[in-house]
Amino acid sequence: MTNHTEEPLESEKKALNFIETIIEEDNLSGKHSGRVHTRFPPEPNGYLHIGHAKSICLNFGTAAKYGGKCNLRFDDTNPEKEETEYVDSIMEDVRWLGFQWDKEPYYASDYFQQLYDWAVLLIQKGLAYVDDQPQEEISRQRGTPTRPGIESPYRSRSVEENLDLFTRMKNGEFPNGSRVLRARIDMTSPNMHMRDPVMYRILHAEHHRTGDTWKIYPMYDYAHGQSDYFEGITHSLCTLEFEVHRPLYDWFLDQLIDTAYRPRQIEFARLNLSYTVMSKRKLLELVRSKIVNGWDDPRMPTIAGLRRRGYTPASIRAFADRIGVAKRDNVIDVGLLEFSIREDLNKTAPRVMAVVDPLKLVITNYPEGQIEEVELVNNPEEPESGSRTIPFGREIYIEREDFMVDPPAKFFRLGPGREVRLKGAYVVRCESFEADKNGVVQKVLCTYDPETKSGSGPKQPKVKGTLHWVEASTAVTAEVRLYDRLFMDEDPAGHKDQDALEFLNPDSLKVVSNCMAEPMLAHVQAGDKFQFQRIGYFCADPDTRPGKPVFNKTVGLKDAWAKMAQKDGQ
RNA sequence: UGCCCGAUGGUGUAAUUGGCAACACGUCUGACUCUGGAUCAGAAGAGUUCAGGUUCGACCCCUGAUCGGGCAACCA
Repeated sequence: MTNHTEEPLESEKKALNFIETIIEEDNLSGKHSGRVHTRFPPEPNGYLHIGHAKSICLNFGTAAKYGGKCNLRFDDTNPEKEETEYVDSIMEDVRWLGFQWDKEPYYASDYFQQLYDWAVLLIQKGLAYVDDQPQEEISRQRGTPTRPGIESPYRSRSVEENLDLFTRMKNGEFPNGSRVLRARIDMTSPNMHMRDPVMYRILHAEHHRTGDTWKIYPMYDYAHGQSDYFEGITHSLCTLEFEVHRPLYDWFLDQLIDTAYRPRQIEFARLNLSYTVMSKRKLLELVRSKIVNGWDDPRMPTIAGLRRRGYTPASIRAFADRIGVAKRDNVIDVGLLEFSIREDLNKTAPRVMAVVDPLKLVITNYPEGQIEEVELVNNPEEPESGSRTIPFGREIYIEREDFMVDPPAKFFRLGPGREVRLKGAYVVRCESFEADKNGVVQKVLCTYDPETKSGSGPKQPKVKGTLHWVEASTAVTAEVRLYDRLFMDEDPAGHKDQDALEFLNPDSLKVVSNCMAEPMLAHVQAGDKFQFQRIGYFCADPDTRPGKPVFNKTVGLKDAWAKMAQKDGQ
């Protein structure tokens, strides 16, 4: 089913979520003879986001856990909004997350004929009728949540007339919006969805798969449950807003089938992430208005965006696992997502030397023109990853924020008279510095002690700080794109009078073009992930060209000093 | 002024057919460290929205209230 079943030990110990509880009860009662078959049913009208990832992990993961299957089904009943581009991106994203659907992808549009035949059946049973009224009138007659609706004057048409009209609707004899087919249920139902819901509307539109063969298209409510039925779905998992649709989901099935097998709709709470918007509409708006650079902008909560940002499938699966599933509304701290990717990359990402904001440091007593190779471990978390050498010399770059002219006592880095270790190399002492007329430091002058060479040196003094650095003459210039949250408000879409866009973070993207990196980074491939020592995790962007690497900051390392400094500042 | 759903530390999720609340993230200590990362050790933090009821015993069952969310596309 999927390549990523949990460790048996762990999954056995873990408490069941409410869906698993239902499944186990079903298995006990023999309801589906132990069969578990789920489906992930996206509408191909946009890119998948982290909220969908939750649903994907839930549907595929649950099926896998019980040795079942999971279908990928495109819910493509609205030709006006759906496009092949989205179908392709959705398949790519699901695969990338590490899941494999049963057989070929399914499409609700594959069932158009059967759905049509069943609609005819409903008409014959007197359970559906053609309504000639305009949309506004139908809407008015529907009533309100607190007021019952009234019946359409067309509600009691003869079966023959309904059949004739419906056939002609199908044949394209009527213009868009002129008629609909409605289920004949109960206009006084306290559940709005049961007040003679629309089953079919006339749409003279080009469908991405069926072209122009259909002039009428089924509505979600009429298509979904039956699609589940056709595919043998046992547990149809969807989000909470469909809870009130469930009676309708069951009603259609009740009228149409009499088998013992019946799919069951189960609702769970969708994912909300702090400092993030999750609706497709809002995301589309960000793309269209060019606030971000496309669906895969690394600031987007889309799967494509997270991928480009440097997130791994495993980290997203771990995240989905950690947040759990329940029915209550929830807001997950984005910090948890960040924790998940740090956890993964800490174990797997090679450590490299790169200076994001370079400040020149000259070792005045180091021989001019001399370059030596120093050895560095590739990943201390993974000893088998070995080590490499990088050049060291008289002139190097250090991080600008690692030097202070007048540092406080707790600043364990460089300042006049202070000593610090250059990771993998020597201990240096700051003798002086040069600044321009504005007081901006241009150069730090140090002396080094040749006896303190990392590992081999006879003197290994304890120093409070260790800095990362890059040798100047061999450094590779890299572009680095630093990302911060797109929104400054915890719940940007949660304000009644203000649009989410009012909370945009003006500094969500900072491009730094003169970063200095160790030589090997000239040859990275898009998607390569690294830990820039002491800074954070970075991922080579597709914009990378030979010798001209471009990196996206995936997430920063935890920074105890920054936290301390921030606290003192407050 | 209707119907449906929900309510457990800061956040999220548990507590398996009622036995005085667990785990993860976060927070705070301390140890270790040639990444102020990681790791390790420890701590604080909820008495389960409220009020009744059933029971020897209630997060769990019942009643009522409060609060929060959803529902009036020819969207999904």
